Amino acid sequence: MSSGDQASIPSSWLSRPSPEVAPDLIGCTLVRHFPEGGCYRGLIVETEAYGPGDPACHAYRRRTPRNEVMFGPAGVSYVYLIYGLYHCFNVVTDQEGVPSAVLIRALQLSADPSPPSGRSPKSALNRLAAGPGKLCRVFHIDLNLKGLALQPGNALWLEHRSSSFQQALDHQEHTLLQTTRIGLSQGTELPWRWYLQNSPAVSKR
DNA sequence: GGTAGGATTACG
DNA sequence: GTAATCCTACCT
Repeated sequence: MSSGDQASIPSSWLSRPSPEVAPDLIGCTLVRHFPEGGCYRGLIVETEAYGPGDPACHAYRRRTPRNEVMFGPAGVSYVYLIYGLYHCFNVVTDQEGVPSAVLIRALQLSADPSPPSGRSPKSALNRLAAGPGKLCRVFHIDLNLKGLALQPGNALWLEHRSSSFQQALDHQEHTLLQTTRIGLSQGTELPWRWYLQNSPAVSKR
């Protein structure tokens, strides 16, 4: 089965606790659709979960204008600006009223037309979306896309794993690794980061 | 109205 | 190691 014709992920599939959704999103595809008709795709290879009772979660203290969408229904985008320079993209998860999201930390990109043989831009391509700020820069994700429903027809949506990816997982040709999260000052002990072992696009090992 | 700090990145 | 850069939350 070719990739690119997978079913889109419905909000019901995302209405679970973020530590359950985060590993399940590895191997799924993030699709960015532009009004002009262009389309980018990236394989999700690294995620982190944030949720209630989690001191690293933006909604840990109270409900504010910034974290408002985290309290809403699953399947909506939560985008924020970090260090005044970069944006980070999250998928809101769990039931309405439960502040919860999965941070997409890295995408593995594939060249759209086959790259000309004799040259290897492979390495640069693999690092282009290797990090939460970098993938937002490549996919042109900013605060304008905050609060957006992730469904086909909109600027962003998600697609399920291809059957070949799922089989590779089942046959242990792919392995998901679980670690603590990156870049935090609180909640550092929670093992809520997952990534695809051996993916060249993971931000850090 | 003022300000400390951040779920990052690139460069030395 | 550290600068870049600005929104947000929290304080007065």
